[in-house]
Amino acid sequence: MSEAKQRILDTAGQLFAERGYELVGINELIEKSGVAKATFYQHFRSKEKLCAEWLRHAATESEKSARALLDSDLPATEKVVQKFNRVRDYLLSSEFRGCAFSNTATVMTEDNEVREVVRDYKAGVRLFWQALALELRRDPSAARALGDAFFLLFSGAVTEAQNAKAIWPVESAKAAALALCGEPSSS
Amino acid sequence: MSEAKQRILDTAGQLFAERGYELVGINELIEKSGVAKATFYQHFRSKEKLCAEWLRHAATESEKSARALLDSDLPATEKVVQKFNRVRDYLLSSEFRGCAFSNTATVMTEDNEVREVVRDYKAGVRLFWQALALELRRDPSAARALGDAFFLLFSGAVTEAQNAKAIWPVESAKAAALALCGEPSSS
Amino acid sequence: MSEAKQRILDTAGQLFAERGYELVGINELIEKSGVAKATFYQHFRSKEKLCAEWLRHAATESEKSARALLDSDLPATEKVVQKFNRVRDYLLSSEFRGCAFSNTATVMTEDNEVREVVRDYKAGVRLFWQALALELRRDPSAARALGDAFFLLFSGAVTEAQNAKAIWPVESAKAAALALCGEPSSS
Amino acid sequence: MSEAKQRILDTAGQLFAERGYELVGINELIEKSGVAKATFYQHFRSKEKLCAEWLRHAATESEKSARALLDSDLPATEKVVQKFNRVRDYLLSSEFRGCAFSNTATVMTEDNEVREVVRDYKAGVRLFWQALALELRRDPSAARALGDAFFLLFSGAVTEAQNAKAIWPVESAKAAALALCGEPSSS
DNA sequence: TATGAATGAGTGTTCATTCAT
DNA sequence: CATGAATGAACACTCATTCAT
Repeated sequence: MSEAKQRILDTAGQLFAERGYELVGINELIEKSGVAKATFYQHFRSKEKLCAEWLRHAATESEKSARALLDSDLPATEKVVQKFNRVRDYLLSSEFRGCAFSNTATVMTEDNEVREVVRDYKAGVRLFWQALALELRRDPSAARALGDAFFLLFSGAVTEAQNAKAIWPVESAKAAALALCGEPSSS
Repeated sequence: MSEAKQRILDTAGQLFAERGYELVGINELIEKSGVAKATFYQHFRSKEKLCAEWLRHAATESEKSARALLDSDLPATEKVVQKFNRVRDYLLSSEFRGCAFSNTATVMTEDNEVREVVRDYKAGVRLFWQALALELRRDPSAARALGDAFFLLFSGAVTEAQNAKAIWPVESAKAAALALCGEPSSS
Repeated sequence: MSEAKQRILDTAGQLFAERGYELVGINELIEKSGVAKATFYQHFRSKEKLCAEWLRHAATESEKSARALLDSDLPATEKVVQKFNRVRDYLLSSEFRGCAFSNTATVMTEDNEVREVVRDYKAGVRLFWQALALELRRDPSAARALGDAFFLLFSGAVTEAQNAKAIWPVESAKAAALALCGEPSSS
Repeated sequence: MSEAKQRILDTAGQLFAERGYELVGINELIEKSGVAKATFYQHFRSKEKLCAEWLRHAATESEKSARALLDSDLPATEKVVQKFNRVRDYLLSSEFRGCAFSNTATVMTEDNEVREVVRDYKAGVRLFWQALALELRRDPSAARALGDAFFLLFSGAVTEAQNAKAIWPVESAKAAALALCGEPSSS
């Protein structure tokens, strides 16, 4: 990868994450990257393709981190706690920008490459939570249900922390998730 | 309210809901409303103000509906079910467009009027769920926790239904919420 | 028609005629017209539509002039002479820019509005020559053939005067056309 | 000539003929030729030079074919017929793309190399028709006039077939040319 | 109250060409 | 002889907003 392309990707990652796909123009992007417009288009066929590439990279990083957490020998409930703590730290350090994947998908018309990336990423996150739930429930069906509850609490926490510009949704979701952990036979 | 202004608000509501704030231009808006450009700006000082007014109106409607559900004499768990069923029907009939409030806030820069409207709306929704939870838990603290769990499951369900273009998140969230209903003494 | 629109049309007519559709950009057009870019697009939905409008106007003018010549009480051969003389004068005064209709159609991809305008215009010119030929031949079939010969000599003259940047093709075509006039019974 | 250069010339010939000089970009050209951009500019100093070279080659080929027809021992009128039939076949098989030389000259600014090539080519075509006319007229002056009539009918036929996307202009021109063949004493 | 005309600043994208290797 | 990376200038077009009437 050429140095210019890397610079573009880095700048795009930062700007898209900060302000969202629509509010970042190509002009600002190339200026902050220090490249000419034509150079940009040599490396990315369109703004949308750049966005897809950025999200694919972010998804890969996120999945690596999730896998590492899953593979660690912490107790399952501790893994739950850590996952929520991580997103709490991210939100606090990013001014509650929310989920880059959901935010980006929202402004995409129709089914395009970006939406596909987002769908795949979200499917991966769901699988993470279900795998984690399997450490807490013997019954596969119960595990799936618990995993989805984790997943949706987590997603809701990020969305509402973004809306409220406050961290309480993450703490509430964590508490709810932990409450669910300890009740294997109640349903 | 003048007839023209009402027509603009109606059109805006429909278009914003369908495609999002950013993807709807003033030109299309006034053309579909059948008013002149200057007429539009006589009634709304900016596109953003129009958007805020639209969301304020939608929030009022939504709160009325929520209050009616709350005031009904259905059992609390049935109210939970109905709330989820309603959002399911909405998502199915809107091609999973998601939450208009969250979606709109996402594309707004900094703290502006629209974000404020969204925050207020979301605070109202949170209160709805907490009021509902109070019907299920004596302890105010437990009720708050349960209400937040409902709220975040609900929010996550809408977000992920939008991302997945599928209804399963709503059904999973409903199931999780119902499971939480029946465990008053577990925490 | 607003003054700005008229100015745009005038400028476009001049520039398109001088250098051709492709070699005239919107930026130059609006600058020379003294209007803002958005003003241009308020009046014309696209560069192509502007071009079509220009050609439609030019076609109307041309047809008026042709009809006047046809309706005059000159002898038919004199009408032929005049038609060729007119195009000679046009070519001499326009640096042999050639036929605006043919030139424009050449750079249009696919079937679009402009091509349609050109086709209609050319059909009108053909009809002019056939009507003129009817004054020289009793037999309708012979008149049609003679009219087409006039039409094609005329078209070829304009094309090759443009290529050669010289007037001889018009004179040669005129001579050939006149030769054809005087031989009603030879075929 | 290097293999790369030949490939570029071949591709350019095809693309320029199909869509015209302006609508073919260097990027597409080098991609379809399978060469790098810099390689292209090693062989051709500019897009315009490439175009000139292409047309020079095409002119040579065309002149060879014309000479062969002229040198054949067919009767002169038959040569006329064949020339028109050939252009008819070309137009039918090329979707009435018209005369590559005229078309290209039209989109060239000022007097440049390409226009010169086109002028030379057209002069050659004129000479062909005049040579052919000499087989039909003893008087050199009458032969020149007849040759020009052929030339202009031919040119007009190609232009108007392109405009009309129909073959009738060629057939009409052929008929007119044949009519002229048989009238040696009329002028 | 209502309007049609006009605007400056911006959008994303493509052009033919050059340079360092 | 060949290349991938880089470029400045231009492309057609759209944005939300304002003004004179």
